[in-house]
Amino acid sequence: MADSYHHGNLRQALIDAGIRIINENGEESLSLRKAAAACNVSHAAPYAHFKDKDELLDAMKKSVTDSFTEELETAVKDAGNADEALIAMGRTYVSFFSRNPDYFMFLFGKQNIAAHLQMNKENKEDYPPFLLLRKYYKKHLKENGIKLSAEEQEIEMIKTWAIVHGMASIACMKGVETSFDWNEPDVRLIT
Amino acid sequence: MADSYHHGNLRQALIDAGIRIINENGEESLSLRKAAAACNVSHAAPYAHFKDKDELLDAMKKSVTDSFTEELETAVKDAGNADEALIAMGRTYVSFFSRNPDYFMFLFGKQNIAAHLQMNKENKEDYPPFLLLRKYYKKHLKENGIKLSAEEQEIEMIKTWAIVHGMASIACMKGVETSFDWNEPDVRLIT
DNA sequence: ACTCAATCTTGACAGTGTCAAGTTTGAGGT
DNA sequence: ACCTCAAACTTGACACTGTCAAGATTGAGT
Repeated sequence: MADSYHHGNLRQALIDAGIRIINENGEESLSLRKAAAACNVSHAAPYAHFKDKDELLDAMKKSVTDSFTEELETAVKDAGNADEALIAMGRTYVSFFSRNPDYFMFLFGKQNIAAHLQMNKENKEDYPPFLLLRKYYKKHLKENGIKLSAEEQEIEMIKTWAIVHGMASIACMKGVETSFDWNEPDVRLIT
Repeated sequence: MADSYHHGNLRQALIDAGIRIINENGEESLSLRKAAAACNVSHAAPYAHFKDKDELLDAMKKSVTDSFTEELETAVKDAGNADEALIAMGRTYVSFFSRNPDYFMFLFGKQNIAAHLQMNKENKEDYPPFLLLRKYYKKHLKENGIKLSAEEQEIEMIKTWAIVHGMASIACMKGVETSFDWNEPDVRLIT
């Protein structure tokens, strides 16, 4: 580095470096100091941008969640109707974490998940993937003329999420060889 | 401790101390040195019984899994038929981790899960909770006169597991207030 | 009583997160 | 052009971590 001091965009660089590190050697191997070194800055430099290691971790999680949400949205775009959209979402959900098992552990494997997901009903900014599910689930109800109470809707949605999330979880468990292929009619069972 | 050296049962004491620590302050706060100190033993003493910190962690996981399996077996004992048994298992599964959210993260939240679950088909000693599921799922098929191929059975079982595991996962996410109460007919949907 | 392997202690090492204090930088006001 | 000053970064320190090597203690078996 010719110019010490400045870097210009250290915050984002640390996030990217952090994600790269957990991608290559797992979450366990990530340290603030390594991330800092990867950006050619001193070991305490991150503290200008993050209060904590946890705060960097949260920013990384947000970044990964954004990628995840993007994939879900792409998958949903080509669907002809809500049912197809839901199926596509489920497939993408499991597929994403089958391809990136480290991300699953990273996103859901530590404490403080509730804060990350921001699932409180008061909180306007909900967990984006769940917002997507909610949107297409409601569409599915309308398209198929199904009437449910608000509570029933919430319960059914959570169940839908549970099976897909559980599938992803199990797919990740089994390691790399996760060609977990549920066929079409089975997926329909989700809704 | 009057007598230095010996302790007699340090291995188990470390496991218990470790579990107690993650129960009180979360997994993050567990260190070999603290566990050793809790047993009134020097910081390197654990290395007489465990090669690694990971090896202690694995022993702890096995211990927690044993408690978990016990609860499942108790729940299943009072069931009149296989269907009831499966429902009871699902309830207990979610309930156990709702009551002990730290255990969920501890058991499933880190890497190396495949090794811990021992889910390889070659491995005779399968993951005990899944063995239970397999047993009662087959009973359920027989009692209800349902015929499925071996593959179909496996897929359906994994799905059953997925929704329950996913429920537990989500219940843990939402924090402590997890009175996640699915009613009877909904649970039936699992099988 | 002697031996020896298992068990435990002591001391050291590199790596970690974090903080306090000092240094450099560039933007904005004069 | 100069000064100011807050933000960004460095340096140095601290307590804590996992791990290892070397030595001390023990009890069971000969």
